[in-house]
Amino acid sequence: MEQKEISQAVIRRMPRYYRFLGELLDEGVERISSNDLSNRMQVTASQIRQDLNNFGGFGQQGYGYNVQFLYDEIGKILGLNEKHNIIVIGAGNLGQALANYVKFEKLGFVITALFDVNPELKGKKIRGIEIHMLDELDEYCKDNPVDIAALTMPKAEADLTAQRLVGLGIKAFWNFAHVDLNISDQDVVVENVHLSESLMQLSYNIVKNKNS
Amino acid sequence: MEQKEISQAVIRRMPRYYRFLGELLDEGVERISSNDLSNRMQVTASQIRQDLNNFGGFGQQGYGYNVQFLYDEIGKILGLNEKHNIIVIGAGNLGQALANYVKFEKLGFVITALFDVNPELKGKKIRGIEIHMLDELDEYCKDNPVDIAALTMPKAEADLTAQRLVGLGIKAFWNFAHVDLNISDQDVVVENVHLSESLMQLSYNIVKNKNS
DNA sequence: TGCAGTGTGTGAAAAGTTTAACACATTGAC
DNA sequence: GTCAATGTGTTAAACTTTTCACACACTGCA
Repeated sequence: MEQKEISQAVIRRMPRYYRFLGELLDEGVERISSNDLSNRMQVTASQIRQDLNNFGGFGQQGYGYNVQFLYDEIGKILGLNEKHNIIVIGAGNLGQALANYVKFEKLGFVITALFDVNPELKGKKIRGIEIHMLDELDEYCKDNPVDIAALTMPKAEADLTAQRLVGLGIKAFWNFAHVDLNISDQDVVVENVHLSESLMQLSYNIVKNKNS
Repeated sequence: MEQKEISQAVIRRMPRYYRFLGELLDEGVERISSNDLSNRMQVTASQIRQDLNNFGGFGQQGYGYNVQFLYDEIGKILGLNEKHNIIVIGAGNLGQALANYVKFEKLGFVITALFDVNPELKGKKIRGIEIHMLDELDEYCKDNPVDIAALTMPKAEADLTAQRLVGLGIKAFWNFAHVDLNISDQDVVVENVHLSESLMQLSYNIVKNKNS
């Protein structure tokens, strides 16, 4: 089914193209050349053309790229034409913050339920999204479609819970816990958001910046 | 002052080494070879040795690496031997979630204040950390040391506020707003955490995984 | 319709990153 | 003290990613 493997380096840049094209649309810009876009985005025009060509020729010589068309195509590439149901495991501050973030819905990501072990949270609702107890997880997953599990619980439980979710048929994980999930051998995709690691990187660059 | 530029690819991996070495310490392991570590971390032993050698020879032939020593050295490299004061601009869900996250303090990152424009939040405290009004920002920065500003406000205001913070002498930004900050020309470091882009990457990999 | 100008797609060069290979310093068993 | 085993630091090769350069398709004005 797959043509040729596209590197994650390219994929990491696609959402940014999507964002800039969205802004261009808002500004009413109808067409743009790789060169003009490269000035806005502070990357080389060459890279833009090379990246886009991984997916096919979206532009036209002598014209450039049609903003709306390219925006839609990148949306499709990123799977934003489909709705994704997300459940959040761990209804602490971060979990609730994710549930409150309306922006995700515009991209097709809908948070449908939160889960926690804390009985005080039982039945509470965040922006209309109910917090369930963790022991209701199996039943919920059988009765409702779930595309992504966001893991915002303490790291001690993250790995075991992920195993359990794999057993329930969930194939995509958005992992905020500060551990590596040992499920990569399975037919599963994982995207890590490690905030402490991000902070440490910043910290390194602060020290470097000072000494240079 | 600087010896030779170390690539960000290497820096991105250092926090992960730090995490695994911390776990080894907890387990009471005193020494480890690049080979054993590579098995744990699922990277090549060669990469580990190459990465560490960017900063000097921390190991010993025939012995391996002393876990405590290496842990401390990487900590220093990442600047974790110094305390970093963080202010959070935007006391919404995400800002409050950051303020509640105790783990950062163990790494030397201390959130000292939150700022918002919403008058209802004025004077409220999160885990003892006060929420100030945004117009008190200038005064606060003059009276208190601030190393890092975390931007968790809506993207419309993020760029202007960042400019303002640069004017107040802040040189490091942890940016959660979904925009590029136009301050990179200045003597400033920025670390972006773009949650929607992370989700889109996951979404791409979901679609790819399905079709393969 | 013709023709200068624009700007993509692409093949090849340059730069950067990862993996392999190995000389030899150090360990630890006898 | 000797010597096989271990395992780093390092040089070189393989691979990946980015940038360059340009043929030529298409635009749009005259």
